Amino acid sequence: MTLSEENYLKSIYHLEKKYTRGVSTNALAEDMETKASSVTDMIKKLSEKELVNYKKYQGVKLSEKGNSIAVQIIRKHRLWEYFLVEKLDFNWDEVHEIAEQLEHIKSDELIAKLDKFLDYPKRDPHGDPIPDAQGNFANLEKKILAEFDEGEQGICVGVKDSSAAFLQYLDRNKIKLGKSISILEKEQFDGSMILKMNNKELTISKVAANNIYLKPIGVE
Amino acid sequence: MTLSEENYLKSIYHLEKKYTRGVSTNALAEDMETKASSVTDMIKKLSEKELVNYKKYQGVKLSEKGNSIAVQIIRKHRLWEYFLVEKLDFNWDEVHEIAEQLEHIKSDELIAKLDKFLDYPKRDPHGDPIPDAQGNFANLEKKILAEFDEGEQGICVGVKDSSAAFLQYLDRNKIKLGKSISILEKEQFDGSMILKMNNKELTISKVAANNIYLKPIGVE
DNA sequence: TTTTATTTTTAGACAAAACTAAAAATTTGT
DNA sequence: ACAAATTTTTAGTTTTGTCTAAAAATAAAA
Repeated sequence: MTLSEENYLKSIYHLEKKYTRGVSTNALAEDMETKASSVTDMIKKLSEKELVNYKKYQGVKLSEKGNSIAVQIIRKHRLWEYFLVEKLDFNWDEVHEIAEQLEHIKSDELIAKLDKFLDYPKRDPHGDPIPDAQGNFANLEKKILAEFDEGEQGICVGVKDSSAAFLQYLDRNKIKLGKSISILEKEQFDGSMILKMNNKELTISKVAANNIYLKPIGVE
Repeated sequence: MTLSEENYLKSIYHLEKKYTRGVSTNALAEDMETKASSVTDMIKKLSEKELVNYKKYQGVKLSEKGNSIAVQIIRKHRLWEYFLVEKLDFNWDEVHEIAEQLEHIKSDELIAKLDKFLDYPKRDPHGDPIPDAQGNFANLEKKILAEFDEGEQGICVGVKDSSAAFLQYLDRNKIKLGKSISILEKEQFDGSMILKMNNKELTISKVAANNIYLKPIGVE
């Protein structure tokens, strides 16, 4: 597995969620920031290795084998992200680039021990699930804050928008992973919400509420 | 800096300690497990980038710039080794290969935060000094256990031989980094030593004593 | 000091992964 | 259905880091 092959598998994995059918050469080229012709070349290579199923002009799909490799790379990526945020004190939006590098380190033992050290986390800092060593995702319920009703409660498990601007907004309002939040009021007019967190009241806009994930309390 | 360039710089750095003069093409080829002709090619490239000083048939030396890059790679390598042993619970002899990969991760912020997380360690698990962010090595005294005299004391800071066999020997005898050891007796006949560690007595052979580093107590 | 042996460098090729330009297949619009 | 537009593939280069084989320089030996 070269670095480039791994990145293609990962990209195909993510694009498959979006496009249902086979992933098109162009979509892949855009995601990989490369040219369609380069994609065709690589797809042929992956196809020979039986990591993807490919017929000319029909797009690609991951094979069983390709899928499980992709999942393992995602596992590594998300474990490292968790490490960077929880142990090294990075902010949520600073970790992606570094995790893109760390995910390619080759050592099963390393990942097993890292997982243990982190106490087997189930979600990364953005709220996405971390597959286990066998590639199984825990089925983790999570809902956009804006979809909660008055009186409900949840724990902050991630964000949708991970731009620096949004992150800074969260920091200013002391919204962090793991924080327990209850919905006091929902304003019909503009969709803004009054929350209770740390025993204080806090008002947030609908735009913000649409970018925060909570895990409904009592679940998991 | 490509991965390959970084590895060459590191190799040159280490070989310079051994050979005083410029590092020969063949020595480098052997260390890098490649052919002399490949080495010549790479040396030219590094020379154009002014990372090494090179004259045909005269071997190479690191330039100022090349040296400081090499030192930073070594810093990363040793910090990661420390992390693997101290936090992830790897054994001393299992970490080198993984650290060889991790040392190439590119992010100054990452290394700064890792250093802080580890509480600014001064030595890696083999007792080698970890340069600081400016590339300075603390001057750390360390002596081979076999050279200590009766009545002296020290703290275990590393090993010379890091083979699995030796490591297992150390484990069986509960000799670990950071352990305080006093020399009770030195046998003239065969150089074996009777030590006190954890309030227990322990006899070790000269061969073993020649492969353990202690920091004399009261220093640093 | 020549000859021999060793080391180092050049020259020419190759594989991986990318690119450009152009051809082929597919899809869309009328 | 057929021409136009788009997507995908092919063909031919390029770059990086390696290789082999052979030439050139240096070092060692007789």
